[in-house]
Amino acid sequence: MAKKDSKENFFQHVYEVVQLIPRGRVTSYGAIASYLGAKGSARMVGWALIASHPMARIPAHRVVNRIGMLTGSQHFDTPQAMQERLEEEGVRVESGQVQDFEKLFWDPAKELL
DNA sequence: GGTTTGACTACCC
DNA sequence: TGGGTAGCCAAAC
Repeated sequence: MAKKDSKENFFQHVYEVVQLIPRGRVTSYGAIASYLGAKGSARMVGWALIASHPMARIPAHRVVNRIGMLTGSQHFDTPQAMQERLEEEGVRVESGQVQDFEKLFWDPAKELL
């Protein structure tokens, strides 16, 4: 037994890390993937977030690509829900892109060290 | 069960 | 400098 926990853990870890993102902060798919040891599998993080959508309330809006662009906004109930939610938390977003992304960037590998 | 796609990233030319 | 391609792994068709 215990032969299928790897994948499940990966998804669960994604949800856990995303929920740990502080309010008003953002991170990238690659950062989460790298933190989980799945470096290079950033797509899996995105896939996990899609699966997480109908699941627990995951602040998926705090996860953007490496340049701070809200590429996943189309997957929300409304394309602008992601941006509004971020702005509501104090994150400046313009044209679907996070402003001061470097400052707001939250790296689990460092913050959760 | 092979092919295509996808909320990405990095490398190559 | 920048566009294109490859690598990643899982789900949908």
